[in-house]
Amino acid sequence: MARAATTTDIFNAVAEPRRRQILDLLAAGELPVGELTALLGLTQPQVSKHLGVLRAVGAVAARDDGRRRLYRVNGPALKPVHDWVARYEQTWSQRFAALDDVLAEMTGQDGADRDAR
Amino acid sequence: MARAATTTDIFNAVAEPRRRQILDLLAAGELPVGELTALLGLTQPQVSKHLGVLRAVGAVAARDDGRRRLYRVNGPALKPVHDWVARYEQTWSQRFAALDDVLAEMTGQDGADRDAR
DNA sequence: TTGATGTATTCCCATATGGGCATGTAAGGT
DNA sequence: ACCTTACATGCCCATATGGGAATACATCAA
Repeated sequence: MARAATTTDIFNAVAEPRRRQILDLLAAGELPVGELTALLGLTQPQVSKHLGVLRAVGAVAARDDGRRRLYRVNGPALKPVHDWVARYEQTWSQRFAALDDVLAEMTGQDGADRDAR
Repeated sequence: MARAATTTDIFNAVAEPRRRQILDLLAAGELPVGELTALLGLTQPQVSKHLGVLRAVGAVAARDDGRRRLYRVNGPALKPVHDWVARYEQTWSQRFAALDDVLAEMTGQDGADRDAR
Protein backbone atom coordinates (compact mmCIF):
# COMPACT_ATOMS: atom_id res chain seq x y z
CA MET A 1 0.00 0.00 0.00
CA ALA A 2 1.86 2.99 -1.23
CA ARG A 3 -0.50 5.89 -0.73
CA ALA A 4 -4.14 6.79 -0.40
CA ALA A 5 -5.73 6.24 -3.78
CA THR A 6 -5.44 9.40 -5.77
CA THR A 7 -8.83 8.62 -7.13
CA THR A 8 -10.53 8.39 -3.76
CA ASP A 9 -9.03 11.21 -1.78
CA ILE A 10 -9.58 14.85 -2.61
CA PHE A 11 -6.28 15.82 -1.01
CA ASN A 12 -4.39 13.55 -3.35
CA ALA A 13 -6.44 14.54 -6.35
CA VAL A 14 -5.54 18.16 -5.75
CA ALA A 15 -1.91 17.41 -4.99
CA GLU A 16 -1.22 17.24 -8.70
CA PRO A 17 -0.37 20.70 -10.11
CA ARG A 18 -1.97 20.02 -13.48
CA ARG A 19 -5.22 19.10 -11.81
CA ARG A 20 -5.23 22.31 -9.86
CA GLN A 21 -4.62 24.17 -13.10
CA ILE A 22 -7.56 22.41 -14.65
CA LEU A 23 -9.78 23.41 -11.77
CA ASP A 24 -8.54 26.97 -12.02
CA LEU A 25 -9.40 27.10 -15.69
CA LEU A 26 -12.80 25.59 -15.12
CA ALA A 27 -13.44 28.05 -12.34
CA ALA A 28 -14.17 30.63 -15.01
CA GLY A 29 -16.82 28.46 -16.57
CA GLU A 30 -17.53 25.30 -18.51
CA LEU A 31 -14.90 24.08 -20.94
CA PRO A 32 -14.62 21.17 -23.34
CA VAL A 33 -11.66 18.81 -23.13
CA GLY A 34 -10.17 20.23 -26.29
CA GLU A 35 -10.04 23.73 -24.85
CA LEU A 36 -8.31 22.50 -21.74
CA THR A 37 -5.86 20.54 -23.82
CA ALA A 38 -4.97 23.64 -25.80
CA LEU A 39 -4.80 25.95 -22.80
CA LEU A 40 -2.63 23.60 -20.79
CA GLY A 41 -0.40 22.47 -23.61
CA LEU A 42 -0.91 18.85 -22.69
CA THR A 43 -1.93 15.87 -24.75
CA GLN A 44 -5.60 15.03 -24.95
CA PRO A 45 -5.33 11.64 -23.21
CA GLN A 46 -3.45 13.30 -20.40
CA VAL A 47 -6.17 15.82 -19.85
CA SER A 48 -8.86 13.18 -20.02
CA LYS A 49 -7.06 11.16 -17.39
CA HIS A 50 -6.73 14.06 -15.02
CA LEU A 51 -10.37 14.88 -15.57
CA GLY A 52 -11.13 11.29 -14.79
CA VAL A 53 -9.44 11.59 -11.42
CA LEU A 54 -11.15 14.88 -10.66
CA ARG A 55 -14.46 13.36 -11.63
CA ALA A 56 -13.84 10.35 -9.41
CA VAL A 57 -13.48 12.54 -6.35
CA GLY A 58 -16.37 14.71 -7.41
CA ALA A 59 -14.28 17.81 -8.02
CA VAL A 60 -15.72 18.26 -11.50
CA ALA A 61 -18.90 17.31 -13.28
CA ALA A 62 -19.53 16.93 -16.98
CA ARG A 63 -22.27 17.59 -19.44
CA ASP A 64 -22.48 16.27 -22.96
CA ASP A 65 -22.76 18.79 -25.74
CA GLY A 66 -22.87 17.08 -29.09
CA ARG A 67 -19.61 15.26 -29.44
CA ARG A 68 -17.92 17.50 -26.95
CA ARG A 69 -18.07 17.11 -23.21
CA LEU A 70 -18.22 20.24 -21.13
CA TYR A 71 -16.64 20.10 -17.71
CA ARG A 72 -17.29 22.37 -14.78
CA VAL A 73 -16.00 22.68 -11.23
CA ASN A 74 -17.95 21.22 -8.36
CA GLY A 75 -16.61 23.34 -5.55
CA PRO A 76 -18.18 21.65 -2.53
CA ALA A 77 -15.89 18.69 -3.13
CA LEU A 78 -13.05 20.94 -2.00
CA LYS A 79 -14.67 21.81 1.28
CA PRO A 80 -12.82 19.11 3.26
CA VAL A 81 -9.52 20.60 2.19
CA HIS A 82 -10.62 24.08 3.10
CA ASP A 83 -11.98 23.01 6.45
CA TRP A 84 -8.83 21.16 7.34
CA VAL A 85 -6.38 23.87 6.40
CA ALA A 86 -8.51 26.61 7.91
CA ARG A 87 -7.65 25.33 11.35
CA TYR A 88 -4.13 26.51 10.82
CA GLU A 89 -5.00 29.89 9.44
CA GLN A 90 -4.55 31.66 12.74
CA THR A 91 -0.87 30.89 12.56
CA TRP A 92 -0.31 33.48 9.89
CA SER A 93 -3.43 35.55 9.84
CA GLN A 94 -2.94 39.10 10.95
CA ARG A 95 -6.55 39.16 12.00
CA PHE A 96 -6.10 36.27 14.42
CA ALA A 97 -2.81 37.65 15.61
CA ALA A 98 -4.55 40.86 16.56
CA LEU A 99 -7.21 38.88 18.35
CA ASP A 100 -4.52 37.05 20.24
CA ASP A 101 -3.11 40.31 21.43
CA VAL A 102 -6.46 41.48 22.66
CA LEU A 103 -7.06 38.25 24.49
CA ALA A 104 -3.62 38.33 26.01
CA GLU A 105 -4.29 41.82 27.27
CA MET A 106 -7.64 40.86 28.69
CA THR A 107 -6.37 37.78 30.48
CA GLY A 108 -3.11 39.36 31.46
CA GLN A 109 -1.24 36.51 29.88
CA ASP A 110 1.95 37.02 27.97
CA GLY A 111 1.78 36.13 24.32
CA ALA A 112 5.28 37.31 23.60
CA ASP A 113 6.42 33.96 22.25
CA ARG A 114 3.65 33.78 19.70
CA ASP A 115 6.00 34.63 16.90
CA ALA A 116 9.20 33.69 18.57
CA ARG A 117 9.18 30.78 16.19
CA MET B 1 8.50 11.85 -13.85
CA ALA B 2 5.68 10.44 -11.86
CA ARG B 3 4.57 13.23 -9.62
CA ALA B 4 5.69 16.45 -8.02
CA ALA B 5 8.21 15.55 -5.36
CA THR B 6 6.37 14.93 -2.14
CA THR B 7 9.27 16.52 -0.40
CA THR B 8 9.07 19.75 -2.31
CA ASP B 9 5.41 20.47 -2.60
CA ILE B 10 3.22 21.29 0.36
CA PHE B 11 0.15 19.98 -1.43
CA ASN B 12 1.73 16.57 -1.78
CA ALA B 13 3.15 16.59 1.70
CA VAL B 14 -0.30 17.15 3.09
CA ALA B 15 -1.94 14.64 0.77
CA GLU B 16 -0.81 11.85 3.06
CA PRO B 17 -3.39 11.20 5.82
CA ARG B 18 -0.77 10.28 8.41
CA ARG B 19 1.01 13.53 7.86
CA ARG B 20 -2.16 15.47 8.38
CA GLN B 21 -2.71 13.54 11.57
CA ILE B 22 0.75 14.43 12.72
CA LEU B 23 0.11 18.09 12.08
CA ASP B 24 -3.19 17.86 13.90
CA LEU B 25 -1.50 16.36 16.93
CA LEU B 26 1.25 18.95 16.87
CA ALA B 27 -1.32 21.69 16.57
CA ALA B 28 -1.94 21.28 20.27
CA GLY B 29 1.69 21.86 21.08
CA GLU B 30 5.20 20.48 20.87
CA LEU B 31 5.62 16.72 20.93
CA PRO B 32 8.60 14.36 20.81
CA VAL B 33 8.77 11.66 18.17
CA GLY B 34 8.05 8.98 20.72
CA GLU B 35 4.76 10.56 21.71
CA LEU B 36 3.67 10.80 18.11
CA THR B 37 4.65 7.21 17.54
CA ALA B 38 2.53 6.09 20.47
CA LEU B 39 -0.43 8.30 19.65
CA LEU B 40 -0.51 7.27 16.01
CA GLY B 41 0.23 3.61 16.52
CA LEU B 42 2.94 3.69 13.89
CA THR B 43 6.51 2.53 13.96
CA GLN B 44 9.16 5.02 14.95
CA PRO B 45 10.96 5.02 11.59
CA GLN B 46 7.68 5.64 9.89
CA VAL B 47 6.96 8.67 12.00
CA SER B 48 10.47 9.99 11.56
CA LYS B 49 10.13 9.70 7.81
CA HIS B 50 6.85 11.54 7.73
CA LEU B 51 8.33 14.20 9.94
CA GLY B 52 11.21 14.37 7.54
CA VAL B 53 8.86 15.18 4.69
CA LEU B 54 6.97 17.72 6.72
CA ARG B 55 10.23 19.32 7.73
CA ALA B 56 11.41 19.40 4.11
CA VAL B 57 8.42 21.49 3.10
CA GLY B 58 8.67 23.61 6.22
CA ALA B 59 5.42 22.41 7.72
CA VAL B 60 7.10 21.55 11.00
CA ALA B 61 10.14 22.68 12.90
CA ALA B 62 12.13 20.87 15.55
CA ARG B 63 13.96 21.70 18.72
CA ASP B 64 16.35 19.44 20.57
CA ASP B 65 15.59 18.64 24.15
CA GLY B 66 18.19 16.30 25.55
CA ARG B 67 17.96 13.13 23.58
CA ARG B 68 14.45 13.89 22.47
CA ARG B 69 13.48 16.10 19.60
CA LEU B 70 10.40 18.23 20.02
CA TYR B 71 8.44 19.00 16.89
CA ARG B 72 5.97 21.78 16.37
CA VAL B 73 3.76 22.99 13.55
CA ASN B 74 4.87 25.82 11.32
CA GLY B 75 1.52 27.01 10.07
CA PRO B 76 2.56 29.58 7.49
CA ALA B 77 3.82 26.74 5.32
CA LEU B 78 0.19 25.82 4.80
CA LYS B 79 -0.82 29.22 3.55
CA PRO B 80 -0.45 28.30 -0.15
CA VAL B 81 -2.95 25.52 0.32
CA HIS B 82 -5.35 27.76 2.13
CA ASP B 83 -5.04 30.53 -0.41
CA TRP B 84 -5.63 28.20 -3.30
CA VAL B 85 -8.66 26.45 -1.91
CA ALA B 86 -10.17 29.65 -0.57
CA ARG B 87 -10.91 30.72 -4.12
CA TYR B 88 -13.49 27.99 -4.32
CA GLU B 89 -15.11 28.69 -0.99
CA GLN B 90 -17.88 30.74 -2.48
CA THR B 91 -19.21 27.61 -4.12
CA TRP B 92 -20.52 26.28 -0.86
CA SER B 93 -20.36 29.18 1.54
CA GLN B 94 -23.71 30.45 2.65
CA ARG B 95 -22.12 33.79 3.26
CA PHE B 96 -21.02 34.18 -0.33
CA ALA B 97 -24.28 32.82 -1.62
CA ALA B 98 -26.07 35.59 0.24
CA LEU B 99 -23.66 38.11 -1.20
CA ASP B 100 -24.38 36.79 -4.65
CA ASP B 101 -28.06 37.37 -4.10
CA VAL B 102 -27.44 40.92 -3.04
CA LEU B 103 -25.25 41.60 -6.03
CA ALA B 104 -27.75 40.01 -8.38
CA GLU B 105 -30.43 42.25 -6.95
CA MET B 106 -28.27 45.35 -7.28
CA THR B 107 -27.25 44.65 -10.85
CA GLY B 108 -30.59 43.32 -11.86
CA GLN B 109 -28.96 40.14 -13.08
CA ASP B 110 -30.47 36.75 -12.57
CA GLY B 111 -28.45 34.39 -10.43
CA ALA B 112 -31.05 31.65 -10.53
CA ASP B 113 -28.69 29.08 -12.01
CA ARG B 114 -26.18 29.53 -9.24
CA ASP B 115 -27.08 26.20 -7.72
CA ALA B 116 -28.60 24.63 -10.75
CA ARG B 117 -25.53 22.45 -10.76
C1' DT C 1 -22.03 4.37 -45.38
C1' DT C 2 -17.89 6.46 -45.01
C1' DG C 3 -15.05 9.77 -42.95
C1' DA C 4 -13.67 13.19 -39.64
C1' DT C 5 -13.77 15.17 -35.10
C1' DG C 6 -13.83 15.01 -29.91
C1' DT C 7 -13.06 11.98 -25.82
C1' DA C 8 -12.21 7.96 -23.16
C1' DT C 9 -9.59 3.92 -22.39
C1' DT C 10 -5.85 0.53 -22.57
C1' DC C 11 -1.04 -0.99 -22.42
C1' DC C 12 3.66 -0.41 -21.19
C1' DC C 13 7.38 2.03 -18.83
C1' DA C 14 10.24 4.90 -15.56
C1' DT C 15 9.87 6.62 -11.21
C1' DA C 16 9.13 7.53 -6.44
C1' DT C 17 6.35 6.63 -2.62
C1' DG C 18 5.43 4.33 1.84
C1' DG C 19 6.19 0.17 4.65
C1' DG C 20 9.33 -3.08 7.11
C1' DC C 21 13.61 -4.06 9.06
C1' DA C 22 18.20 -3.24 10.44
C1' DT C 23 21.59 -0.11 11.57
C1' DG C 24 23.86 4.35 12.60
C1' DT C 25 24.27 8.12 15.88
C1' DA C 26 23.72 11.07 19.77
C1' DA C 27 22.54 11.89 24.66
C1' DG C 28 21.84 9.96 29.46
C1' DG C 29 22.45 6.89 33.09
C1' DT C 30 25.42 3.97 36.04
C1' DA D 1 33.65 2.88 29.48
C1' DC D 2 29.24 0.49 28.82
C1' DC D 3 24.49 0.08 28.17
C1' DT D 4 20.03 2.00 27.21
C1' DT D 5 16.95 5.34 25.32
C1' DA D 6 15.41 8.46 21.43
C1' DC D 7 15.71 9.47 16.58
C1' DA D 8 17.38 9.42 11.90
C1' DT D 9 18.84 6.79 7.82
C1' DG D 10 19.69 3.31 4.52
C1' DC D 11 18.13 -0.61 1.90
C1' DC D 12 14.79 -3.49 -0.39
C1' DC D 13 10.13 -4.40 -2.03
C1' DA D 14 5.20 -3.96 -3.66
C1' DT D 15 2.41 -0.70 -5.56
C1' DA D 16 0.37 2.98 -8.10
C1' DT D 17 1.13 7.13 -10.40
C1' DG D 18 1.77 9.99 -14.56
C1' DG D 19 3.50 10.06 -19.33
C1' DG D 20 3.43 8.35 -24.20
C1' DA D 21 1.37 6.12 -27.98
C1' DA D 22 -2.19 3.54 -30.00
C1' DT D 23 -6.84 2.45 -30.17
C1' DA D 24 -11.82 2.11 -29.10
C1' DC D 25 -16.20 4.96 -29.02
C1' DA D 26 -19.53 8.22 -30.07
C1' DT D 27 -21.28 12.03 -32.65
C1' DC D 28 -21.73 14.81 -36.61
C1' DA D 29 -20.98 15.69 -41.73
C1' DA D 30 -21.26 14.44 -46.58
